[in-house]
Amino acid sequence: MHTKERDTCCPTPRASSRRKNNVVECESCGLYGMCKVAGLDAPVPDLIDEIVGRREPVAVGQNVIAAGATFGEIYAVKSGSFKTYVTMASGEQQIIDFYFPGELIGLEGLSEGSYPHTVEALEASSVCRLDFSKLNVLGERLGEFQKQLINALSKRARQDQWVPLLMGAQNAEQRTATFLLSLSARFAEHELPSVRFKLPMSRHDIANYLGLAVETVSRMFQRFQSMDLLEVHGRHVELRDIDAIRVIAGLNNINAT
Amino acid sequence: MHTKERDTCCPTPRASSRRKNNVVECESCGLYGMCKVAGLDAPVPDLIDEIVGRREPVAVGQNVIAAGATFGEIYAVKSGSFKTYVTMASGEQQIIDFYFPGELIGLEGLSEGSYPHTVEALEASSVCRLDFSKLNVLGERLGEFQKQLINALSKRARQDQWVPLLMGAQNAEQRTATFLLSLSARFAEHELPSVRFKLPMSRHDIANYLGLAVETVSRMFQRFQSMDLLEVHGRHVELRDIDAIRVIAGLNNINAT
DNA sequence: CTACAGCCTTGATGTGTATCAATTGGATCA
DNA sequence: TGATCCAATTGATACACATCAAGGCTGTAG
Repeated sequence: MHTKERDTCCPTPRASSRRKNNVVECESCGLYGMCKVAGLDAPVPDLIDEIVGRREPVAVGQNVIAAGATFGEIYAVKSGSFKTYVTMASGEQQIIDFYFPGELIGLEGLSEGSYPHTVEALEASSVCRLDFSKLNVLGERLGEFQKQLINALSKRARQDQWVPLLMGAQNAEQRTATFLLSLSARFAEHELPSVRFKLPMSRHDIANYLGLAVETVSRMFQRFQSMDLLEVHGRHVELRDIDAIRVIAGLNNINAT
Repeated sequence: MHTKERDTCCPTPRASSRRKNNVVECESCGLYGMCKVAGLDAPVPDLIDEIVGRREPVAVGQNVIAAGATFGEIYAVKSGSFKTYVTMASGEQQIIDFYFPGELIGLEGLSEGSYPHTVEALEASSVCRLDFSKLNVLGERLGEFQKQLINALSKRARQDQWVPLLMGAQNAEQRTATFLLSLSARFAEHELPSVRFKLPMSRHDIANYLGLAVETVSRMFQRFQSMDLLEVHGRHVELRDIDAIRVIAGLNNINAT
């Protein structure tokens, strides 16, 4: 199964310069196909260097992407690792995901034109950078259909960012609040009623999705109602104080889709 | 903000035939761009009907997609709603996500060639279907670069499916097990050591990501070690019994990425 | 309109995990 | 090599939520 594992573990060899193991070869990199297409397979044509930065080093704690920055590049992790996070209203950071060699960072920024979260190196790492603005991919070089497909995929990737926020919610109250907000936001995105709507799923389904007990979901709804944040009649719901719900969810400042 | 909300709530009008509200117009549909490109904007050319099924009705509880089925189509929710789930080793279903009008279903199947989870209607709904096999999108009509980009995006969408599994995990033990497995799987995907590796992130980061306390993460690692499933020395980890860990995680039969 | 059935709510108790507190261990740097 | 500091472990207590149990409501079908 794991025949030729290079292992950096345990007695670290004391080489003079820090030796980085666990580097993905180009063949195993998420950017490989694109690099190859761009003609970057073998001896490097100079013009390619304008588009793909190769193996740029990143120091521990350094940010490759800052949340909110304008989209322009995607990165492939060559070695090392990264975490991505958003900063909550409380100032705490909520980790969204981790990234490892061969994986791509930054795709979430494609649809909206800005990166939704910050990307920080967990250790001394290196990345390859693919410059979208210079490639002008979404412009002339991409057919309309493909453009739409890519947009749809990118949007989905961003939409999924709600889920880690749900995970990060420590208590049932926060989770339920976040759930309601995510529903509302998704409805609004397609111009459906987003303040007063009918929950299509059962309490059982909600509980399953949120990792809570059915009874707890019910109690949270009741609690919100008693706080005048919400009006619930069975599956009919009206958000009466969205801002307050956002505060409870802890994402007052977060611009999650 | 929400100017022209049509509302289906509360005193439901007793029309003879069930009136379905909350139908997205084509303009607001996730498939819109693609339909438009395909020439489906106005009066429908017959040949288009081969590719796009329009407003096909789906009954409550009916499956639009079965987990594991061969990828061939994507669907846009026209009205109604859906849930997606995987069936766990225990036979219980773990809900991955919900889908609402205007959103696209099935994109996750693009990269691997099969759908990772089952899609079931929560109510009487309707969908538009876009037939990929007939469009042959990934074949001749798509440039190599775009193909790679779409693949990367689709892969990412699928990778995110780990997260709901983490959410669904009721207790800290399951979450930690699932976390370790997801790391291992992601390493393996790029031919990095996946049995014995170094955790690049702190316990603090792991706890934040899993929605647990640092101490709990530590205790879980210790517990696994005492069960001989794991060997931990600080950030160095070796999975000694992956199958057993899968059992604990509850996804013995799941083929998550 | 009435009756049934499943869904949802409400209450009481136990357990898993957060929290608080203190110690140990490991990595970094002089 | 040794000192320092932060990370990780380990233990004790409190609380939030799961679980068990029962009753009320809503929607559906006859």
